[in-house]
Amino acid sequence: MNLHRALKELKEKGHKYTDKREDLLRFFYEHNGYRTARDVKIMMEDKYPGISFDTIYRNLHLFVDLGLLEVTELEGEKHFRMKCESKHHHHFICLDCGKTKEIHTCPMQQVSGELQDYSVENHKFEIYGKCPACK
Amino acid sequence: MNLHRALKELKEKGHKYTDKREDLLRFFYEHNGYRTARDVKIMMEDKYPGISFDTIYRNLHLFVDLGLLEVTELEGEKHFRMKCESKHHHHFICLDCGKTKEIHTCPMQQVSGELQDYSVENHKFEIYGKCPACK
DNA sequence: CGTTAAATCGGAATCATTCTTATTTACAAA
DNA sequence: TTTGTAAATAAGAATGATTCCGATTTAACG
Repeated sequence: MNLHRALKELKEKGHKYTDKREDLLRFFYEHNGYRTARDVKIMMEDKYPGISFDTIYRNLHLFVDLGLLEVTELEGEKHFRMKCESKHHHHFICLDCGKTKEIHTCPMQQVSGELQDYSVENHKFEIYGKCPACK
Repeated sequence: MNLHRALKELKEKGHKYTDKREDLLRFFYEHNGYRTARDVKIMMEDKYPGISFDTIYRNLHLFVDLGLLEVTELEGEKHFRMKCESKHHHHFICLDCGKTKEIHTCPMQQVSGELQDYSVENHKFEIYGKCPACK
């Protein structure tokens, strides 16, 4: 998902363009990894002093609903990142900087046999550690 | 992990025996699945009116530290279950009742090649949906 | 029994997140 | 360009899970 396409999609779905939304999306576009609402707030406060958490969360969730961002829960806090372009995959997540690396192994094919009578709704496979830069 | 061994371990590590601790462990022993602190509180309030969340959380975390319970984060809330006996595996988790099914597929072997320069600390693979009873 | 550290209680505090109400703004239509 | 309207925002209160704190109680050991 690139910035231009994300903004276009926003408009097409009938949502308004605001500088805050562009900056928020750009923030994620420029960072290949997961960030929290708090991270976003700190980044935004320079340009928009007094921006409220409400605005940030509202937009983050809107963007998740529109498929522009992805969300995962990490240590009791929601973390967001730009939606990946490529086909289904999982992530290594650096616990220091939040940067991610795509993992192209998905265990769900092998698993299906074990869950005959179950209705599977979704799954989560994440690997945590330190990236080369933070190690 | 069975109840008797859990209580024995508690004692051996220098912790005190209390009825509350036994009941708490029994609760998990008798339920093959994840439960929240709130679930525990509701269960305990019959016998111990006025039991505090502090006591429950303190014990839950103590038990996790001792390896008697496992914990996972689900929809912004910590969920606990009796520590599994068997070797490394993952879980299907029913989003209705919290019951689990062991999944004996672990993708980490295939993944190692993708993470040469990374330091891997842990990983999470969980499958969510409805169990046959709740479906 | 008496001592003592551990456990508990009760309630305040914290942290992430959501809600409420009033105000402002983007943008479409006149 | 002006204006009407729904959407977006601000500010702060409210919520829900979890943790902390000070005072009190209790298990366990000698």
